Amino acid sequence: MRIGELAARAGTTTRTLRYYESRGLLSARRAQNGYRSYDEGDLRLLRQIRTLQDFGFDLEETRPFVECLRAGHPQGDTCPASLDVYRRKLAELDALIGDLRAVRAEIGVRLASAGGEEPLCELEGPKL
Amino acid sequence: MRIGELAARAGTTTRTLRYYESRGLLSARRAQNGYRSYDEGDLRLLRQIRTLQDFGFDLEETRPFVECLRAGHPQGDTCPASLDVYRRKLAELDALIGDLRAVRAEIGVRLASAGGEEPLCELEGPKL
DNA sequence: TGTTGCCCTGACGTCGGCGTCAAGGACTAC
DNA sequence: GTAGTCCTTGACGCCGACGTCAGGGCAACA
Repeated sequence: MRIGELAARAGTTTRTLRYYESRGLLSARRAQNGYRSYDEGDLRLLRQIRTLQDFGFDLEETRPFVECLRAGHPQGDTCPASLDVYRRKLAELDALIGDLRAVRAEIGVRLASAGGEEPLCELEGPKL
Repeated sequence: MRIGELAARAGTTTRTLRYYESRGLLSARRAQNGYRSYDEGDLRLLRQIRTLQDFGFDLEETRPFVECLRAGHPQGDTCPASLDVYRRKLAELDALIGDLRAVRAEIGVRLASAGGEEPLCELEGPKL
């Protein structure tokens, strides 16, 4: 399949695929006319990348998963390097969520003491 | 006081102060030699901005607080526009935290089913 | 008088993940 | 043959909040 079809099937753009290729994440064979040519395996790689991106992984963090798939594993997350990324991400997320909850609490306090008319559990915005 | 002292007292840089000025958030009188001149009120404005930035507010979101202080209010968050920003931020944070918790849960599941040796409550990284 | 240390403006660089445009080649349908 | 759609590479644009550099002025002290 050509780049346009692959992009469409993965719900992304040709620009994105060329960008991934420039980053060394996705490679392509070439047809005689110079067009990139992909197969179902490439689609699986691409879907792995996109899923992780949707989770908030940056591109570099997806690399171990891609290499794991390229190495022939049926899942990208069965290799040790991928599991390490998962674990680091969990720690990152826990820290981030903790920070955000602290900020949320602080803003709640400030809102209550400054505007003080809405209870803290009122999260749907002002009643207006 | 001059820009270097103000920056030091607020724990930031002169570049940052000039940037805020370019965005219309912080104004400065000028001495005869052209140097920017600030007073304690400017320090309070700047600290208000920095506190909100630390909370994750973007610069535009700090504007109502700054204008509230400029209008003579002792606190930047007592004006209606500031309270609106607080409320929007709470909603944003709740949504974001919810998303992050969902991602965290999903990664936890994937880690458990792929590498399955660490219990879900193990958040301190691999035992090695 | 020279040296240091602050200040000035203007402008380009940074980061990530692409969007968008330009100029052209390839292929299909009619 | 020509219109239309796909593909190619290369390169600049974007966002936010500044960092960093260039080239120069002002002030104080030895």
